[in-house]
Amino acid sequence: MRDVARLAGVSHQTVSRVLNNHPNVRPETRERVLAAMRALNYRRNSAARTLVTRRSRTLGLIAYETTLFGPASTLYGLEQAARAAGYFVSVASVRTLDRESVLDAVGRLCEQSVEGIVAIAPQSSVGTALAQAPAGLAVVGVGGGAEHVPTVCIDNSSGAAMATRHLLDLGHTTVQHIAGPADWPEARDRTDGWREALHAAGAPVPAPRLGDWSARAGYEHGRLLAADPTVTAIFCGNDQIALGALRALHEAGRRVPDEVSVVGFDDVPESGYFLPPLTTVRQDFAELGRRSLDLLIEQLESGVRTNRRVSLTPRFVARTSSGPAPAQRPSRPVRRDPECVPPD
Amino acid sequence: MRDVARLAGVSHQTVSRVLNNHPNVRPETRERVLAAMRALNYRRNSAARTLVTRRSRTLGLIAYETTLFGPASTLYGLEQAARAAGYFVSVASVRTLDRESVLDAVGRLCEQSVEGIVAIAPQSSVGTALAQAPAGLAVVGVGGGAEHVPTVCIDNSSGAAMATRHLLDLGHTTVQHIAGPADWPEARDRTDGWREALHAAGAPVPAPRLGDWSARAGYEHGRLLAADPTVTAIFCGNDQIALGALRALHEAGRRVPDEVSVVGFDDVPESGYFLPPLTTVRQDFAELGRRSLDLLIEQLESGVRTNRRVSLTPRFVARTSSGPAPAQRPSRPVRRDPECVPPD
DNA sequence: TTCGTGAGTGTTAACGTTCTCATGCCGGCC
DNA sequence: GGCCGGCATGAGAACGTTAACACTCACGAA
Repeated sequence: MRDVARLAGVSHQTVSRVLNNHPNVRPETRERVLAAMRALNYRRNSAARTLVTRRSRTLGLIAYETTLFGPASTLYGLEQAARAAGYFVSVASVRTLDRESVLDAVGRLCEQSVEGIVAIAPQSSVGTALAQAPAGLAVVGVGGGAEHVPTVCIDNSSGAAMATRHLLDLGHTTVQHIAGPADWPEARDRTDGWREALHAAGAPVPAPRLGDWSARAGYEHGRLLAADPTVTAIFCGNDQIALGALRALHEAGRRVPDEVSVVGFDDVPESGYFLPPLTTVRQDFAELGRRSLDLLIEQLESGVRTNRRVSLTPRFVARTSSGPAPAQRPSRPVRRDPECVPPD
Repeated sequence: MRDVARLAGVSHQTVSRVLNNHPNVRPETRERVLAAMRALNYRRNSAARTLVTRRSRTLGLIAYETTLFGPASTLYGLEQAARAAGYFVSVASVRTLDRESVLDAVGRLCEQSVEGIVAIAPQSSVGTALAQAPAGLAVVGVGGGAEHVPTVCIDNSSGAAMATRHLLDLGHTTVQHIAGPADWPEARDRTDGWREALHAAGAPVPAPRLGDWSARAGYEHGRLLAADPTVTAIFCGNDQIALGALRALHEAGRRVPDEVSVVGFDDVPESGYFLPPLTTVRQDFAELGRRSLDLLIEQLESGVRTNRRVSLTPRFVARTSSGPAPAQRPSRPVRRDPECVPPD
């Protein structure tokens, strides 16, 4: 910067003013400074800037399971939004969500003097850990597990209810449920939504089947369900589970959707090409990332830690893995997603 | 830091020594300083540190398509490795890989004074853009597109050859190929491997079919291939394409693997649960991330820009979507992946 | 004229570290 | 007894930026 100032024949302060777009610089001077910067290939030193302004313009992301489509999309949405708002994003992955590793990640991010932290927080342990973050730090949780901090999440319960009602409307007397792991609030909320929809319709409520989020779990439970001839409809905690269930039903010789209907959750990009194309519930993960940034910036600018909870409504996507209950007419016609139905 | 020094009754310099584990501090003094740091909940200011040491301990990642399983896993592997080596990772996503947006991302990362950059670089434009990065900056590309910079990549060609040979060994007279987009070196390399394997076996080489990486592309091409009764084996550029192809074959009533064999590439976590479970080629994406860090650190420590090219050999995974050519015995028995074959 | 105002610029002092050099002390050696 | 060397510590100067304030004009109003 000193060199730039010298070359442009001004003081370093004027260079700084040009750098920060201060109005009180003569256009002619500004141009001279800019030329000098170009000539010297000058880049401002953000460390010095951070030191004196006490603003790093960096946000931290505590990332969990980012190899999955959902968290990966959230990360992407967050980064794009952060960039647009002039922030950088630094990532701290955690292998598990226990208090210790979350606090460790918070510590690492603090050491980088991030101004705020977004945590992908699908387990309740995260909320309590995050609540212990240093006082001055803005924090936002994404997902159901951030109980003591501002949060952005999908309304899992209503999404699950949509899926369940869809199946009931098709004439199924009840709906089985292969759920995600019990320590994930998202899984619990989906199970709740499913249960309430059954209740509301006066349908019997079978015991939900617990697993992890994997296709393997869907396959294992699917084999058991396939063996039960009374089962005609299955709501799966996510699309991977649904994929496993589809395979199990196929191997058991039970046709989907003629004999059994299957509905997933998430709408991963491939689900329109499952066999058959999967009826599911779409989450807008990227929007989740964008909204979490909004919430963070809101806190950053106001300086107070809000306790807002933003909830996004998912969208039901009907494809061909769900159909009328065997030997029964559907009570309502269903509009299918045109994109994944085979042409003509 | 001044407060810590005062509380411990030492100079700021001694605090700094404790912080950096200098040997020449009396254990008793060190303990007193540590106690003071705990009492004041002191965290060192990394901006000041960066300013004076000229080392940010931060690495930049230029991320492309990180919602896909591969890049997302690479990001994860890189972050874990970086943390272990004491580096932070800052992410700059790009929407497209043209020169301009890559250089923009490089600029953003430089502004943060990263010490090195890893770029997920599956298009050749990245290599040329990266070569223009400021001279002092260490750079590593991941994937086939980083031609003028040190690179870590999968040996796509040999992976494709494995898949093709597997099908030829099963007695298929030739193998069709649904390729990824032509401007991706990974797609080109896989096509090359496939072509060479056919050549080597003296098999006819059909025209490869170009698409993007999506299940939709696999479905569209799959419909055409399914209509051709002479087609008995298809090698797909990735697992999503294979998924689409499987659906098309199923809808056309062509049984897999009895009538047509299908092989994918990548081994995404779900591919073992496709219908039928997909024979594919596994890439170790996380290892890709780890290796790229190694290469970066190697440059950082030596101070010279190497031009090494690390190539990782993928692993062939046989499942049930591939089988002997119709009305023919396989020339070699195939060991299946036990995990995804139905028990008993 | 005289004063105030505001635009354009420069001067100086932070910010919180680490680095370099200086100091004092202790033990061992000639 | 004096000198040397190493250990433990401290003082002060960087690092590159921005904030606060001061200064000099030019201009218009009192």
